[in-house]
Amino acid sequence: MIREKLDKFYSFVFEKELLDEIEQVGIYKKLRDGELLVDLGDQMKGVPLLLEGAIKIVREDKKGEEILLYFLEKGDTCASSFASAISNGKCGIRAIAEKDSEIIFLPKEKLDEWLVKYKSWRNFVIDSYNIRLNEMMETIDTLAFMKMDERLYKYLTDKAQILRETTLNTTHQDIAYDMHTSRVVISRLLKQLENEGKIRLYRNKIEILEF
Amino acid sequence: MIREKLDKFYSFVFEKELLDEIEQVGIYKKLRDGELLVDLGDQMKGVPLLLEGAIKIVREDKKGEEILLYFLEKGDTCASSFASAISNGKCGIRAIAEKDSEIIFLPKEKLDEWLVKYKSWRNFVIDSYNIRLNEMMETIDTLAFMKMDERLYKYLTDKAQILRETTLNTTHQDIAYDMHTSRVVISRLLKQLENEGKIRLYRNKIEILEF
DNA sequence: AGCGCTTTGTAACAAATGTCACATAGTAAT
DNA sequence: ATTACTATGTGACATTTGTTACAAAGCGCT
Repeated sequence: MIREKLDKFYSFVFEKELLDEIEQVGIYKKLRDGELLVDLGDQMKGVPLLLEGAIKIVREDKKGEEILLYFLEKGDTCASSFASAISNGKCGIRAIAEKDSEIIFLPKEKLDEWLVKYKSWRNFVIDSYNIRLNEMMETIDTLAFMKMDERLYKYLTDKAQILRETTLNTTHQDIAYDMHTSRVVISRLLKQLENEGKIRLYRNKIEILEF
Repeated sequence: MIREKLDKFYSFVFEKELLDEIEQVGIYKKLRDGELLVDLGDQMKGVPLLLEGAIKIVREDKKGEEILLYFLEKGDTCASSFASAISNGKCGIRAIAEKDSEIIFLPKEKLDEWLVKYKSWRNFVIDSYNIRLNEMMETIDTLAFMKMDERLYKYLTDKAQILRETTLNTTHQDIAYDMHTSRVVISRLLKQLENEGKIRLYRNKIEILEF
């Protein structure tokens, strides 16, 4: 069962021997929608491989203000926790399940060992870091170059793609938290997007009409 | 001479054997202030280790708009080019010397080989990625949570620290490019900082009075 | 000193975003 | 149906940031 999912997403990524090892030492865990996987300042004892679902990665500053960094999908891992695990440092982010998800938790003792043993693991780790760096750059582009209305539309379509749904169950306030702005601003711009025919608004629900 | 500098910054980081190898295959290069080291879309044939000086890493979008990501100092390497080198992908950033600098260029063929052979190399690579991820998160914090005046002051003090100078030789226009805003805005806020007694303004020069 | 060029200062205005206050609508529970 | 609560809509206004236009200052050159 676990092996099936492991094979499904990782058999083209990892050697058979590595998959065997992962099956042996990995700890399978189910996450429910909204569940907290990693919190700010946590000291990771390993890294999570995402088998199923979606995870939201959020940054928070001292004052408790939040901003969404990016989403993880199946096949992804959290590079930031890799860092934290291997160097015994603290994790600078918060990870929250965006829907019911399944992960395999890999204990940190193996992480370095596998770097030596498996070329596929080396590639995976490097790739993960690269994907994350690029994701961060995209976030920076978004913040630096785009106006709120564009950012909002990108947020909606990105989220819909990650969740594989054209209708998002969310409130204006939640979006405002993710984008680090106020509810009123979001309501205003959503209404604008609705008038442009790109979305349709309901209570607790936003339908995306145009991608 | 090269070996001296290599030893100076890296002898506590790398094993002697690795230092020997780096000395053998590494290509030493001097960069002059303002020289372009990596451009957008470059396909890296290796990674640079910074021996001396400071390098500015900049992001550019399609429209040619720029924003500063962070600075590299001696002892740093460019994680983004590591990515690009090992995966044969393109580099999403631009790297420009902020002052006269010296680097050693490591050919990409060795990068993976060393991951297997040297634990210190593995640590270095992982650390570099982590430092860079954290740097990016700080940039995101800055963009998401800070107002222009705070960002500007942070920019000035950060740059002064990197260059180890309390007086920056720069124009308002250059700052505006780095921060992706207009010259008028920068002039306005600089004047404000001067009135608050934090800096003093001259032509082509800004003295920082308070850190 | 006079000229040409770059840099800086500033006023006036425009646009984007944030804030406050309050009305209205939807939903669940009784 | 009434009540209580949450979510959304919207006007009015404040603040921040961006834009335009132009003046003034600094500096090198002759």
